[in-house]
Amino acid sequence: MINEILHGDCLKILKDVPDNHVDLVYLDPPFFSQSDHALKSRKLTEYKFKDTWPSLDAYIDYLGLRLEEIYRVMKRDCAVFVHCDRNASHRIRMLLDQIFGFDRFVSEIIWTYRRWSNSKNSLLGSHQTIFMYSKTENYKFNRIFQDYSESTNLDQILQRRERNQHGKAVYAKDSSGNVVLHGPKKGVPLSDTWDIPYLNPKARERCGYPTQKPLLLLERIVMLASNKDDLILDPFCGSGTTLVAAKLLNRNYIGIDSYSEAVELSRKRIENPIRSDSRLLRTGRATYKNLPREIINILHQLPVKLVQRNRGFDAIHNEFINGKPVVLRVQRKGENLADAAGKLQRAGKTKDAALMILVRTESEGQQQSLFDMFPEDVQVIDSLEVAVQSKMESILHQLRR
Amino acid sequence: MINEILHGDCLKILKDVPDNHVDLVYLDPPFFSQSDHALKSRKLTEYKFKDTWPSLDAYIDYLGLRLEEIYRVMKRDCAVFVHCDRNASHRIRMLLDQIFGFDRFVSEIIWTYRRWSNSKNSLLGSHQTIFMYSKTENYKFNRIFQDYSESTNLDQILQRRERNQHGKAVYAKDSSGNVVLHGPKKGVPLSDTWDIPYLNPKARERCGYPTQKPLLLLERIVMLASNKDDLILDPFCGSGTTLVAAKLLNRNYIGIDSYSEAVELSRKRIENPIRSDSRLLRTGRATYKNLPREIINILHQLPVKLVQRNRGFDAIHNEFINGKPVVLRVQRKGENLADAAGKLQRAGKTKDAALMILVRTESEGQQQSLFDMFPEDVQVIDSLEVAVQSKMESILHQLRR
DNA sequence: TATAGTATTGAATCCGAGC
DNA sequence: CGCTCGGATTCAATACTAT
Repeated sequence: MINEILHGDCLKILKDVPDNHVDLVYLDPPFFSQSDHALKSRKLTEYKFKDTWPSLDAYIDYLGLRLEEIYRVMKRDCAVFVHCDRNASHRIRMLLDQIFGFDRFVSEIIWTYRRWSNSKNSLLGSHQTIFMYSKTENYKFNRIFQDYSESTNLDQILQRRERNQHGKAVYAKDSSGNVVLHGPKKGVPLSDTWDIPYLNPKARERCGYPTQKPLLLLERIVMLASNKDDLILDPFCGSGTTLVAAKLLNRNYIGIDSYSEAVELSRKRIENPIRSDSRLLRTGRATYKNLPREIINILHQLPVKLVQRNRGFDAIHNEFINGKPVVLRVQRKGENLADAAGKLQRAGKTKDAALMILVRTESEGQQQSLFDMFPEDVQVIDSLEVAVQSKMESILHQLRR
Repeated sequence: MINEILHGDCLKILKDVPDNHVDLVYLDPPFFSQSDHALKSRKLTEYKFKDTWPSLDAYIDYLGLRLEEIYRVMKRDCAVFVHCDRNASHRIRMLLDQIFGFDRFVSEIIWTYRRWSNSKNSLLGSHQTIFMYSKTENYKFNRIFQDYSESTNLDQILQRRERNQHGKAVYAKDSSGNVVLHGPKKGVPLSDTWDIPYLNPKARERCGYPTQKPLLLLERIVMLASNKDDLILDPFCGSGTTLVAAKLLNRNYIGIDSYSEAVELSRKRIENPIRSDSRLLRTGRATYKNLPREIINILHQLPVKLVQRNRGFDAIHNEFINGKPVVLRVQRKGENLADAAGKLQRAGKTKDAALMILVRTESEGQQQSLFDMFPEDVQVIDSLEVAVQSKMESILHQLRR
């Protein structure tokens, strides 16, 4: 039994799998959300599954039986990743403590993401939990490194450290007093909180299955705890993301699901795996911040919301005038004031702005006449720096006389 | 019993607190780390506490007894925040389910941070969990908003949506085909994962207590679930961060700790609370924007050196005029402009300043006449915010006519 | 081809109607 | 008064389109 996707209850199907057989298990069972899930879309097939239970205990019993079977088929160096959310994570971890042992707990992974909503009486839930347990003390684990934090002083990291005669850690110096460098650095070990974007409604990766997980999440798990040609089991495979990750990373897989539509879908996806090429994933969140630091600093003075994705204006004031927005733009370094005003005005018009404010950051001397050419709804305000500069110049001017 | 820090086991001390008495509880009990904590430092006092237990069950029993007492003293609209880490979070939540009820669960808050380490065979643990439970269905909750994601099309968010004849959501247009806007936006509701920097070893906020929590974390909790003059209880107060947060935000507090050193330390911190002004905290995700905008932020706009210890002016410009300094002062909140000018002038005279600049931060309407009374070497410049405000007002004025 | 700007969509949540 | 159900609202992040 290898590279197959099977239809049925995993409890039953796993009985046919021998002991100590698989190298990695990931499971994403129903979360005890006490509601049924369906994705309404205009696609031909509509996928759904039930997640309603007589009681929490019934749910835990259901899951416990299957986890025992999973434990049995795991090899000695196999790890399991159990995906859950806040509804029942504590109960699931109790189960894992029972079946695997308290000391076989390895990590509690937090998957965080941003999403839409309008919660009122509580915080906006935006994480899910993945428990990693191992069958024995020795389990497969490939170290993955991530980038240093932006606030890290990288050139210090590159210096080797040693202890001086008082046992204090100091930067190593060679005989001539120069700092000694380490070799190249790999980055920092992967954290247990993973900020991975939620699969958004427009993603091409989306296949119509309600609780589909991002491929990147599964790829990370597969890389972390398995090697090439290993056998990966997903007993609640749903849309088959785990299997796609396994295939793309040259692992073998067994997928099981009790919904025949899910099995069909997984088989289709395995044939033609789509990896979404999202800009957010490719370049990271930071590249969306296209406003230069100085401009952000100026705008942070004001009660405004920054707008990163519009070329014409940089911010919208928190207060509206008669239901119409007040938009602002900060003059760029080297940018002509009239150009800036023109861009601002064009963009502001499309939003029907009540007022457009251009913050002048460069003193241009005699160019006051240009102001006459400005559309009257664009108002120019000097930045503090320009205002101070002009005061200083006028004092100098007086002194020269 | 109010605004006190008491020494002893909270189980015993809480017996003296009446039923339904406190408005908010935060507790940060030992985490069941099975090790003793001390912070080795060159400070005079070395703080330590034990976190070793005969068994997990013994730990849970210990905590359970105290949580029951806490439940009793909570008002009906009170919420509790229980801080724990991966060692025992699931068992603690089981306790909370028992004592408060499964349905009184409100949020699982994940505090993430970055830290140093070289984890070998697992992910680098970099989060802790805070469970929020309420005593009844109706509990205090103040909505806090955070910035939109960088990848959001903010100017699109401002547009109103409606359904067309096919039931499809589309952007609303008025009769002339222009988009219709919503009112101003506040941002998105605060997420349940909080990225708050760990108190780094060099932070001035650090007081030597091993598991000290960042003030920002506690301030957020206090703001979220209590109001002015409320009574906040921390039965494991440790270094007293909760109490400091309570005091800074004008709440009352009761702190309890079974280590007399901790009680002493808390009392000292309450007398002289230090808020760390780390750059990361200041420029980090903008929940801070609601706080009064600091004078430092304004001055950071300018090529000046800050002067921390002079009553009359706040900064000296990097450029001098004819060998004489240019000094600056920013008007304080609620400070009369003429007073500010007077102080600035007196201080500026002693330095033989070439120019004194007063940055006005409050629009005072008709008080322009006062300018005449100013010494002529004091020049008033409007802060950006004041300038923008006055433009907006003049537009409103025109509209009213 | 690259990018700025517009069109779309879905799951969580709240809220009000109906019973 | 408690329940369910449907509708409205929310925003993150894509696809698409025009330049």
